[in-house]
Amino acid sequence: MMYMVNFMNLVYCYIENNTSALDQTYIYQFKNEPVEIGKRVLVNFNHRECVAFVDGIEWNVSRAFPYEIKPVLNVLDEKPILNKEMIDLAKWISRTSISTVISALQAMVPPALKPKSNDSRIKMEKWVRPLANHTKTAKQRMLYELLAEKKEMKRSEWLKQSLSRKLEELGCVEIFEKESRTSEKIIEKKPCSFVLNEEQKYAVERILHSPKDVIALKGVTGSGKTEVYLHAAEEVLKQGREVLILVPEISLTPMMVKRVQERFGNDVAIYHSGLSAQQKYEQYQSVRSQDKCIVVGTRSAVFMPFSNLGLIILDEEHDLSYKQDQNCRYHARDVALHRAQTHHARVVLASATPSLDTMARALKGVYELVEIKHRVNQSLPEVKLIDMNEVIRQKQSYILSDEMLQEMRKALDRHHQIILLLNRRGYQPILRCSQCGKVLMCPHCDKPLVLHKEKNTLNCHLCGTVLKRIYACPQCQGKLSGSGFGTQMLEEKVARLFPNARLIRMDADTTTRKDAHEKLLKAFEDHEADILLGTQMISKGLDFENVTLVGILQGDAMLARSDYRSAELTFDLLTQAGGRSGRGHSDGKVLIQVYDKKHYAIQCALKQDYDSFFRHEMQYRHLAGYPPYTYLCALTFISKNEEMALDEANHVMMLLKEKDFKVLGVSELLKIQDEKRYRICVKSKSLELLQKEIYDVYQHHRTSKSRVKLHIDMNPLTLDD
DNA sequence: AGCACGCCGACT
DNA sequence: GTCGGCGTGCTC
Repeated sequence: MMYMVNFMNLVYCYIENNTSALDQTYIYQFKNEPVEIGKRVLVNFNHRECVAFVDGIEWNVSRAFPYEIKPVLNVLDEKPILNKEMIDLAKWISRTSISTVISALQAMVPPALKPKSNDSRIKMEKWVRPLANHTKTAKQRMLYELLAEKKEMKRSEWLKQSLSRKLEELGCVEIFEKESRTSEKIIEKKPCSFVLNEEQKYAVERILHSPKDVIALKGVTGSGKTEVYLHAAEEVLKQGREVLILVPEISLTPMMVKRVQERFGNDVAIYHSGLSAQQKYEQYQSVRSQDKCIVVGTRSAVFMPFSNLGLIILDEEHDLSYKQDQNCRYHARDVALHRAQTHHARVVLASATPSLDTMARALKGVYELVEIKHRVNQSLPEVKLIDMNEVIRQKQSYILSDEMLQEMRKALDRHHQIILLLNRRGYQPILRCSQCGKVLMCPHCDKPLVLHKEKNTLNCHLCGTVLKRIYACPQCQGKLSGSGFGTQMLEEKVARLFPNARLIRMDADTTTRKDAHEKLLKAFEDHEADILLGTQMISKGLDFENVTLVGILQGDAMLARSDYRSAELTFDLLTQAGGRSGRGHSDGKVLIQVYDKKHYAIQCALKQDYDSFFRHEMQYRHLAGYPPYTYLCALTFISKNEEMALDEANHVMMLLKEKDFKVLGVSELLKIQDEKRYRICVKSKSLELLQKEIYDVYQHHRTSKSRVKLHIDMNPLTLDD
């Protein structure tokens, strides 16, 4: 059966349904509707109404199709919401990170414009403007002229004038709707009073004038990198170009926001996950309308609608949160580099502990390497290891060693503050039956249940299952005994040992509410607590004047993971945390409790010696054939049917081996939510080749009828999940 | 992903 | 006889 189209316009669009099977354009027809590329349209798709994104238009077509061409029902946007640069960027992301085009588009658009969130529609407010002068009295005319002079007024303001209602009745004014904008307070710009030292001056000069477009800025914590950013930004803004500053997690760096706002006042837009949909939308529009020319934001801010971007700065460039780990797995660093190319903008990749990829490229000469070696005001804190094997031999506590306790007591006596870092939440991570020796597991996953004492529950940290606490082994009724400890037990222990110290615990369980993050940090900053204890989330970007002791418990726990990056992650964590101590006046101290004190990641962190760690780690990566010497791609096959998942993994592995790729696997992963998972990992020297071939695998899989789910992670940051 | 269509069991 | 279970297939 053929279907004829006569003298109609065709639109090619992506359906807003993030499924790989639907990752293609679908054709609809329209006549006079104002359809444009970059707008969204409403269409009938498979018996229901769907929002679709317009990617292409063909005018005045007469042709036969093997299927019916349905009409466009409605055009949803007055103006295109994405321009050509952004649409091309979405396709580039889809190709290079192997995700659906629609998921890339969704990642770029502020949430208020996404179809699912119809609850968070854009707020409108009423305005008035002059229409015709039908005034009858002098007082009425005066009011009309006032409005004519202002051109338009918010209706709420207008109605405060006497006679305004009368003028509306007389048909003198027109009431219309406008997108509402929260009025912001005026922030005074402070002229720069900060004098840069020689190292900082050199860094600014290279950022602005290096023949290379990308600068790897390696500066120890506390070396005044922010001041370098601000100076470089100022120059770029003077040229009439825009600046983007990306930070790992804004709620953890209020300092950065504060300093940029102090310098650039109301030219600054802020964009992070803590904003409401409406706030995000307003910030987005203010950049599009070129009201704001400098943006400070987290990962998704890399998609702000700039028109003439001159400089992108990635602060803490090595941070894992720059890579999205769901849906569309893009890396903000890659997107930043790509956008910089289209805008002919410069990029600064800044960190105290650059990622091996960035450092390797800098040393190869692809990027220019600029180093800041000196802390501005203070010296580095004293870092000391505590050997827990020795501690246990001496029958001290396996949670907090005597030396740690002593230092804590000293700091508290001097009214200084303490940060304790333990990267494990809950009370006890493992419960074992004292009779049969079995570990209590999640019923849906291959993962031990974690005891949470606060609500007396057993939680699975993989799938989120929460069960009521039990005390006896479900198989043999033997008594359950716990081992190990998490933040909850640490909190209990510290509270018992230091009954007068005020405590704040920060982990995923105490920060579920919105703004809980900021509130807890603010409280600690205001010295409402003496000790801050928590997981990873307290290790980054914190800047507390009064903290003189940082204690890291189980500092080498990460090394036990079977991941090729575990040494790098351990080194980063310990080095970054070390930089948190002694930022103010007093000398800082960092104590790290470890079992494996000889490991190079720990030894190098102890000496704050990045270069030596880099050489060591690069050697290992070279021998094992891991990044940055190769590119990786992880393919995970997921199904409740074990056999089907394994078969498919084996099949794809054979295909890729025939194409001369090195393929690791098939490795069996933990079960999550009753679904079995198998993984293969592909290595290649050429990123382009890898992307192309994996994209083919993806295209083949998505058009096949396979029931097995396939997750593809290009350049995975970790292989152990 | 959803939604329709289709082919089987256990109900008024 | 029909209501509804979820396996399979398709979506311009």
